[in-house]
Amino acid sequence: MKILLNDQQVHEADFESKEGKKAFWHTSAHLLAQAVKRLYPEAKCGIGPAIENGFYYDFDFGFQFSDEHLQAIEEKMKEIVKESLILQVYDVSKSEAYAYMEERNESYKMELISEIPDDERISFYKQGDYAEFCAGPHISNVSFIKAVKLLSVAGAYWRGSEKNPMLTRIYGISFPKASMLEEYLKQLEEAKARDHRKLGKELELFALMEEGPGLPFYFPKGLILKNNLIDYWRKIHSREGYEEISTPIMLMRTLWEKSGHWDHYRENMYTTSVDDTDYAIKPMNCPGGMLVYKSKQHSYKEFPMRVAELGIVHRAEKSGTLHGLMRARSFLQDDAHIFMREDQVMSEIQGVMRLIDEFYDRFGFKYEIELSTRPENSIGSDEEWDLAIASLKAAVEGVGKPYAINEGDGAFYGPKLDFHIRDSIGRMWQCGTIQLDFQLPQRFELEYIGEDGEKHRPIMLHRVVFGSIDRFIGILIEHYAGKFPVWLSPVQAKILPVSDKYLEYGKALASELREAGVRVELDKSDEKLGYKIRAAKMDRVPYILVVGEKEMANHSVSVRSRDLEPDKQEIGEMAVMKFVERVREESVK
RNA sequence: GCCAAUGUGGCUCAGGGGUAGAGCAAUUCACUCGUAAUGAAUAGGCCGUGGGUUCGAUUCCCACCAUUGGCUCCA
Repeated sequence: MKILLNDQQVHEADFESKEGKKAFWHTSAHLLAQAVKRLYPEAKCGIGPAIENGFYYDFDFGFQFSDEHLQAIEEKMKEIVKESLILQVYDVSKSEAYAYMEERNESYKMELISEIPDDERISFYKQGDYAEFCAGPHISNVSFIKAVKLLSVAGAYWRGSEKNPMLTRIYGISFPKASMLEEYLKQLEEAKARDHRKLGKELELFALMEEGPGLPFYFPKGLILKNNLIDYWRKIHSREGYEEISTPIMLMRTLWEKSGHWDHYRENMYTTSVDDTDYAIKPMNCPGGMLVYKSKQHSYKEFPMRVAELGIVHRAEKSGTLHGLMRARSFLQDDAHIFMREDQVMSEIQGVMRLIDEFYDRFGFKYEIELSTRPENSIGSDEEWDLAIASLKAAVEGVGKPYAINEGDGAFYGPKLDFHIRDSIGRMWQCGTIQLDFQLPQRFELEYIGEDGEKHRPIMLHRVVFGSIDRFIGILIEHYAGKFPVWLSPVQAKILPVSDKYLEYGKALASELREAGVRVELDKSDEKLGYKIRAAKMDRVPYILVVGEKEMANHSVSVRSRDLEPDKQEIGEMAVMKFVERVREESVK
């Protein structure tokens, strides 16, 4: 042990910077391992990095891990912090590093070290009695970690492979101040309160039942939401020159063999047989779309041909992956296939990108773009893949949007541009995607007659904007915390008669508003006004309409808006027709 | 699929080897009420499913199913 590398220190004051946080959390991860080793010397360490929010560390405990253990480790961490251990960094040869880990029976660390080139020096970070090889950087003293909380325990495969043993991963978060931890935990709780599964139940939007894991049921209010999204989608797509088709939900196995899905995706397809013929429920809409294309002859004059399909697809996702509407086994895809000539590729891709931008912007979503390249198990030639990737790259660079490259994550038939939206607790979900596909047109021998009178093969792209409309609804629920904008709200206004005496007026008003196109509900309960207000608030209804003596006399409503706090209510009497206009205005916004 | 936890009235949860309890919701009655919970009464449960242990299981054990948190996967 030689020197303390001052240039790699990051102090508490740097917690605001990204690197500073990373160093802080990375040291916290080491602290976690240190606590574990003090309590359970037999436990073996895997790896423990800083992540976007906090840190984790993987351990092989060799015994059944419980919440009590987690508590004990957290307490031990707090104890160690008080020791004010200084971080020391030094480097050793590979063999020394290996010997150090071997002595401590750290087999996972030994495996990692053995893969490092022989002549490389390996840096170690040491805090008191604990040292581990690590590239750093770290903070200079563990005492900066004033607040630490271990959040959860989960299984995680060693080195991320299903074939390896499963280690126990402990997730934690830490801060230089206790108040920051409190703030963070509060945020977590708020995010939890927006969970689409919880709100979906409370607001009677949808449900998942034991009888159909991953297969969502929609209640009347949820379907209003869904249908509104679909109406909006149809309006914009029609404007953009898309035509809509519908293809069967189930088709013969031979079709899936032809498309390549049978070879590449069979485990995830639901199958059945009818009259000794095998069928599969569609996991994607494209093969059906191919048959529609082939059902007649096409000319270059029809191009670009934008053919959309709102198709329900089913995918047999592994049980452990299901997550409410975000990851389901059946969902409605807002698919479209665009058939075109090579010289139309760029403008079509950019057209879809603009469309996606318009959609997401309408909901106020920020998104990130990823370009996914050729995966291992793919079909097609290198030239086709190179050309397709180059086209997507040129298109995305042409519109000047930032993007990340996701190597090897493309579809088996082509590369794709993915559009990711963040949910309320920071998880990213893929929604839109644009995929270039040279394979299906070949496999299905798609053709068009060109200017030269000869047959040519069209280029095709797949694209979705919502992706899964169901997933999009899940994200919307969390994004708005159930307070949907007026145009989406299942119930736009709730009428609250001050007492039973005004129930009749309430009924008449409800019909009047309904006829005017307002989605309205009447509270018929025999409760006090305060109670009804509270109930309407909890329903997240945009407008609460109180009606009593005055309103009945004036043919008016007293409007109370959902969004304001109790002390700053926007309450005002308004003529019924004026209120209708207001709702209409907000509905087309 | 893997690791771990959980599963008790419509919802949120307490309980615990002798066949269950609260709050909210529901229903009924009284009150007729002006901007975040009026009061009273009633009804509602095969304690996830199937086995086992036991005189007796909702409680203990095993398996399965579902859910939750992650991991792997997401064409």
